[in-house]
Amino acid sequence: MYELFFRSFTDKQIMLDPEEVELIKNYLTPKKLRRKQYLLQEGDVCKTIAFVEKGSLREYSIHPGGAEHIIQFAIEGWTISDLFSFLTGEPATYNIDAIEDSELVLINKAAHEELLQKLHKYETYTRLQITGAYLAMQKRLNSINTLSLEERYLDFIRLYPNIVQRVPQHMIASYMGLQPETLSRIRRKISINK
Amino acid sequence: MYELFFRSFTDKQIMLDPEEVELIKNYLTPKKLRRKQYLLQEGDVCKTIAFVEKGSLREYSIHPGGAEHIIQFAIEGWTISDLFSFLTGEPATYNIDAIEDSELVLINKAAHEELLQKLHKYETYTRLQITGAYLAMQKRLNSINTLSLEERYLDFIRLYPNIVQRVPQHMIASYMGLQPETLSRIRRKISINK
DNA sequence: ATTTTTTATTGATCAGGATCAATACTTTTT
DNA sequence: AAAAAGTATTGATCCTGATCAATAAAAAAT
Repeated sequence: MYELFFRSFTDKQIMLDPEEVELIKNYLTPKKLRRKQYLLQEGDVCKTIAFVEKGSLREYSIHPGGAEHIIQFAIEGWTISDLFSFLTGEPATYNIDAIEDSELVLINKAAHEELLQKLHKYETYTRLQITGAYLAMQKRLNSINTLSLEERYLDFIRLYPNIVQRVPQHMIASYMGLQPETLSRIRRKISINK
Repeated sequence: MYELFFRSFTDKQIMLDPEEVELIKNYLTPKKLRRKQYLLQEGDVCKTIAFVEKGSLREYSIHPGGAEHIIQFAIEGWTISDLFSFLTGEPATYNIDAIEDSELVLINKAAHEELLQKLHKYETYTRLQITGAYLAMQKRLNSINTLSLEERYLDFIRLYPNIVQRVPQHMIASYMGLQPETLSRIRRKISINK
């Protein structure tokens, strides 16, 4: 249990002793989500950070008018949360729901804070985690500014081939800030050029 | 000396003993930059994280064709670096230069790593720092997806009134991913509606 | 002081992506 | 098995922001 979660420590060169693994396990809660089920709804306070052991989720905001804008996907090995709401206790501005049936590992705020205090390695883990997320987002922002839509889509499928396979196309359009029709046309153009 | 830098610890509720302040000071290097002078050029390895005590800088990428895209500004109290290059040692993909004459506090990589090791509070500081940067960028990305250009500009001047005052308008356009002409027209529209 | 560089505005035209609409196809649900 | 919901494609038209061009004004450099 929690295999991928603990592997994500090793991946960051953080080696945990068996006792440390046991300590952390006391703070974790497993959770299963059915497809389309919410983990978080806008307006509620985000109580947990979720690590994905299996399945896929999306985090999105809803614009007045009803349009959805996906800010992040998460598949196996990724972490998802409305971090601002989690840290401040303010109502969430994002929704999170499952795209596929999913299995999560949850850490609530009290657990997070205690682990930060008790276990230096957990703070290092958290720091590296957020640093990676920051760098990925910076790259994304830079792509938006500098690349054509076609290049951005090719970049996306190169970076996240697993997401492309498992997530409906209109959600990828939403992630890229496009209408589904536009992404469809970009794909057509790419397939012709091959 | 280093006033704002140490104040940024206090602001994050990290209280340093006098000895800790002295310890950290040993790892810092002051640096002055003239307007338009580079702190970092694309292709070089980013050797430092820079904290701005005075002045203003910008970080930007150059698109084939010569167009510049500003990814970040930094004024007093902010930190700027090509973090990916700094952490990995790979050549920088961004340029950083001074918009105004500036005074910086530099931390090089060896210093950064030693401080992370020696001083738990420094790791906490770093974690909070990057978390704040992540949240700000997430908000920016969400604005790009959900707001009109007019709303985004109004948001910008609300969030960063100091930057608007001190930085040329075409750089703000670049930061927003717009042509200078377009931002000029948005401003005209806003001034008429008042 | 005056030349040069940088910055901001406005106009005309163009192009890329949005919007509206229709259809076909696939997957879920019952 | 049938109905419903969700998904993807294509066409026609519109609109926003880019591009090209000219000018004016301000700030820096000499």
